[in-house]
Amino acid sequence: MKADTLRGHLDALLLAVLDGRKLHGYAIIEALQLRSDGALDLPTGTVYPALRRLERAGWLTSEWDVVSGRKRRTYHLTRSGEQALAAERTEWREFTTVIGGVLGA
Amino acid sequence: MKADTLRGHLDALLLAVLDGRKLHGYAIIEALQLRSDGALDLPTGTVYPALRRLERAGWLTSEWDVVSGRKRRTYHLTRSGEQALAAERTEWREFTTVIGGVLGA
DNA sequence: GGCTACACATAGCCTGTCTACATGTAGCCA
DNA sequence: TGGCTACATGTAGACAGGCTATGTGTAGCC
Repeated sequence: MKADTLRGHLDALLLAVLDGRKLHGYAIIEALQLRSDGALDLPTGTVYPALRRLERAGWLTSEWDVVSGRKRRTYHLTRSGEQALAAERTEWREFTTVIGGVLGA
Repeated sequence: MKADTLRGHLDALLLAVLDGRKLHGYAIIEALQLRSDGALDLPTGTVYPALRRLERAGWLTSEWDVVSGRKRRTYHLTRSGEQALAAERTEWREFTTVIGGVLGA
């Protein structure tokens, strides 16, 4: 998959993977790999800054915890993050309809 | 639709709209509007440079013609452009499967 | 003479993803 | 003990490609 195609959809992916559960950054990357059958292998330099951005936007909150001596920052959706996720899903449907419609049969 | 979502898919759109017919730049913009029910209103500053890029890549060729006093550069797909279009369509299907799969139900 | 539609084109900005690098712990194994 | 791998977070800077703004010019209508 070309690198740039992801653009504008990363936020949706991150919100979706956090829907209904808390995960820390590293686990988010693994969850995305799993859910996509290995197609999505996002570099940490993509994910960590994006999580910070989403937190600044108020869609995520995080707290530090320590598991077997290692520090983790665990993220979960805020109320407005859930709303943002719903909006992203709607946008995704519109987007695929429009582009798919043009690419056509 | 957010601006950035188009990224990485513009080439596919342009190739698709030229599939089986010749069009000049302005008509390409109109055709995309039409096929997308108005959702895609691409600025000329997006389309013209992209067409040049695709031509440099060997996927399009163009010739000038004059219609009622106005000059037009008319584009059509090359053989390798048709192959590129097929590849783009495959990639689109993979892309939507992956992202849609993660965004889930 | 001024307006709108048609038609092409470029310079420079913007922004989000990627590459590369930096830092540190835990646990295994030889 | 030293080296390796997996785990875990983070930043700086490069890069690309779509967008904004701007410029040029014709045709046709009123």
